Amino acid sequence: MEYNFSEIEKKWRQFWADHKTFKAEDNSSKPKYYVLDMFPYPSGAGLHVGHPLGYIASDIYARYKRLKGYNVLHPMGYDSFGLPAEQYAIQTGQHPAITTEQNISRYRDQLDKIGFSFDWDREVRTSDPRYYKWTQWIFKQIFNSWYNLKSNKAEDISTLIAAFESNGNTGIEAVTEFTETFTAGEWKNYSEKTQSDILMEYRLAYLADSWVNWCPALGTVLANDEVINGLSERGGHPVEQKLMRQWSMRIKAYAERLITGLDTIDWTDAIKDIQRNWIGKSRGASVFFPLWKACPDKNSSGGTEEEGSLADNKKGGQTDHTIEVFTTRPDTIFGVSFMVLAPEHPLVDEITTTEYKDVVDAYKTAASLKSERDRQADVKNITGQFTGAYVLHPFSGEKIPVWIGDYVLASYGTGAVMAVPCGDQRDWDFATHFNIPVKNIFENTDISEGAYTEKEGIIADSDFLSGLPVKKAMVIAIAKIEELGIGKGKTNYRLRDAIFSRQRYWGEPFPVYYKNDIPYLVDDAHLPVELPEVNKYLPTEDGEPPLARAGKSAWKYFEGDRMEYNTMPGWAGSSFYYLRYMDPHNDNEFVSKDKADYWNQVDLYIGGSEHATGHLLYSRFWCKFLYDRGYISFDEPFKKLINQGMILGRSSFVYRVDFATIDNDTPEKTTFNTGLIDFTIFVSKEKINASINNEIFSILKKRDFYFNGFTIEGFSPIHVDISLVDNDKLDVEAFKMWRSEFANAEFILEDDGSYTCGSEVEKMSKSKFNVQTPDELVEKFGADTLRMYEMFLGPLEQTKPWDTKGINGVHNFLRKLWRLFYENGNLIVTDAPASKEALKTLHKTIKKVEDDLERFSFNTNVSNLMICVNELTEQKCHSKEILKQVVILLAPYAPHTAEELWSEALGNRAGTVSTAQFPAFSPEMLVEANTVYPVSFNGKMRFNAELPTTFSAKEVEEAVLAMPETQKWLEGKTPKKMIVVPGRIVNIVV
RNA sequence: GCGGAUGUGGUGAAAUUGGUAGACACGCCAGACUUAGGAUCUGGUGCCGAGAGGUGUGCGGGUUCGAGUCCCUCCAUCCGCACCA
Repeated sequence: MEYNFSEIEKKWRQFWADHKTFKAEDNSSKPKYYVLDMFPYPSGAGLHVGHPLGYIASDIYARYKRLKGYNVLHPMGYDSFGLPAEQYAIQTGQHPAITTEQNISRYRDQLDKIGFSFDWDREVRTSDPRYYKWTQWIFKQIFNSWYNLKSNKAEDISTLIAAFESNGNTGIEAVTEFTETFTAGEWKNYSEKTQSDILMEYRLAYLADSWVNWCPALGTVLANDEVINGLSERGGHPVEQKLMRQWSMRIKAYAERLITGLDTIDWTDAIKDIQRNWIGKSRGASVFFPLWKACPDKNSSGGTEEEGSLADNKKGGQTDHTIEVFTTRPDTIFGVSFMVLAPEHPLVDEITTTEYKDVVDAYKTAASLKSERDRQADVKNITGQFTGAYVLHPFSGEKIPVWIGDYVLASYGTGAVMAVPCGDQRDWDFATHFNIPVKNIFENTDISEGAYTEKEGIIADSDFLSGLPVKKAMVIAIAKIEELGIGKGKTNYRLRDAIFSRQRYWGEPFPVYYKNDIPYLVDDAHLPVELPEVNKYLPTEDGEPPLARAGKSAWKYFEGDRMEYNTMPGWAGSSFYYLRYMDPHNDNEFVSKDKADYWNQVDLYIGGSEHATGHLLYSRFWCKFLYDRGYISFDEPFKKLINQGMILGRSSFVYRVDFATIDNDTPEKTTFNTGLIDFTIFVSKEKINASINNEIFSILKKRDFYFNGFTIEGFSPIHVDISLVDNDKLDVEAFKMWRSEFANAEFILEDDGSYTCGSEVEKMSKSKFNVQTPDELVEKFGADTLRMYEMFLGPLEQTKPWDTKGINGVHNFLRKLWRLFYENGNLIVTDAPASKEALKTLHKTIKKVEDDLERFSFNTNVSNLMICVNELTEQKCHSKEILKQVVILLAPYAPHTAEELWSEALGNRAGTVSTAQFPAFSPEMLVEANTVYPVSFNGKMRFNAELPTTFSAKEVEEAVLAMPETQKWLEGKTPKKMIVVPGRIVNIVV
């Protein structure tokens, strides 16, 4: 029998499907193991070779665990709500559900061809109403919860309402921005609307006016993790800040637990650090600075009034007439020489004096017109404006000028900073730029060229802090601040609440309706609230989201004055899918408690690191919430996480000749390509630096184009589809046909008549025409070769460029393996007992394969199998006893080939190798009579000495010293010292 | 600026606790075989050197009998965050 991989693979895929070989049992006496991949968004481009990398690794591990006797849950599904299907719908009118369905079936075809051992009976799709019913249901639970700081967990909102009814909100410690107090009596007398508004301040899913990242091009808000350098992650459109009424998730309530939880899970430090950084915990103090003037508006006499003393000002009231700042350096409080507020700070208008009103307004307007990107790009430009107002230093009583400046962010801390130019570079720059006097409070430091930003040294000139080291001064400053009641120690987080609404069509509708402007939840009995049909997928003319186009009758369920028009963000459905896989067909619960307890945490999760601050953080948040509310019994979803590296593509370029007109009046050049010359000229890469002007001129002449008033401007690289390029040589005719505008292009070729393309390693993308799909490789070499090759490429976590150069090596390995079983099509497996050598090879391999799998070293395992087959080939081993075990070792990597050999060559007709038992390693098989010792002199290895394994260190020493080679290397000298590590090495110091 | 990762032949890479650097593969060179196949087999292949030998894991230093591995300084590349007070 020949190694006919395409028939073998087809046959076994069918077998697995027919026999449901990989079905996971919810009840089993076996230990459980849950291996999960990040489910894909089914894009129109299909899978490229980068997608399966992680899937292959997890599949190998899942198959290995089955062989090791585990009950393995290894599911797959689709994150099928998302922007591209909606954009396509806007352009073509085709319903996103149809596009999505088509893309999913393409993905499924591609996935199937690679031979994954998924339990497809558990497939989920986030856009399926039977799935998003539970997304909506979880939203309801979050809406109906508040965060109790006393129990440090989320609790049902009814416990809060009960407390309000008996005691008002005094004594409540909750995560909220709400600062007013009310009594039980007041609560009961509030209108339903007021009660609803107050509860909204406590709910973990809430509606609020918040500054959001608004992307006009996409017509929707974006979460912080969807904005990169001020541009949208998808499409790269500009993003601006806008105040909008939006649904948010109070993820800040979990900030601390999201940090501490990281210590309980096995993720790389890189990802943990990204999350810690994103949450951005900083310790410090909030301090209240009293305003110098009570209220300038009420006192038009401006600066003529007497300066109040600190004590007098304090009497004026801490709430109305103070500005709160957050600082991580309370030890530097005596170095404060001015204060800066964010331009959007709510007190700015109130404190600005009449004299400065116009300039402050002008500054505010200028700041508000800047996009997020401009503001970030403008970092080096120092801008700011004095407001005319002063605060008083809470300790010294000194007058401190109040400025506004856009280096202070409204959304971080209190939106106000106490500026300490001697200890903070930004404050120093600001002070220097505006000539504000700088006070130095650090002993023996020079701040003439910049701030002293080290968190060490001795504080000077600072009243009760003078002479103290920085770290001690921090503690004492906070204590004193708290003692005087002018502030308190505080922990601040950079993490912001997550905006949860999107102005899109293709997402989960909210289970929410409005009546008299009060939001109400749709009853569980009416879930899911299904997406209504709309005539267009665009926002309405007055800027409402697309769902506002749906009339009352378009909704299968409608209540109140209107339904919620927003839909949920992409991360909603992906935040609990790992739980749904445990119980995917349950109509009564999102997952039954029994099944959630049984399958428990995901033991191994594999996916890209690009989800570090999005999906992985949100999933942890929801998991902790569901844990708090008692639906599951673990509060971290993913026990071990591996981030597979990205596979980059190799793009190819052709080089277009660009021309320019020369305008005699102005020296500027204008590039044109097709305007005056209706054909394009491409230059082969190797010719770019040669003198080719004559060649170009003769082409122009040939085409009857007379060249005057133009010059050759340069050469632009243009991406060309990699399927038209072989080994950097362009198929010129295919290229002309590829894009019609190049049909009559001209080419300047190499001397040998070929066209050489340039190349670059970049991310794979449709627009770069460098996408390598797995399909053609499966076709050419088979899925087993592809699987092994992707693993052989290098460590899983590493980013690596795709290159098919080595794929033959892996393919040849499988053929070589085949030849251990068949010679010229005849079965040559024997029942003869295995040789000692063969047993040694086998057991060496068992140990290595197992060890390497346990540490997820998939690449080295391919070599282990290669070495095994090389050795067995050399030994001419065709023993069934050995080969049977080898096939099991191979099965996770090359499952189709393994199945075929198992059933046909080894005669296990009825069974499948997928449920075989992983071979046991016997150390005694590796015991040798002799050990080879490398002998080194001064650490340099000189020769090998074969000595009996049973020799003690002393015996080894004596035997080595007696060897002629030793005498040669000693050159007559006496060894100073001899190190013998039994079984390993001998080193002689001369 | 802060945080993280990486740096080894012509190429992808290996070396798990400090113990023969370059396993395994690609490529290349030489040869064999042949019903010319992306076949198979044999030998070689870090660099310098005819050889003995020397030298070699980004640079420089240190610890050690012994360092790719541990420590210090620096350099380069990639990733994440960034007027975060």
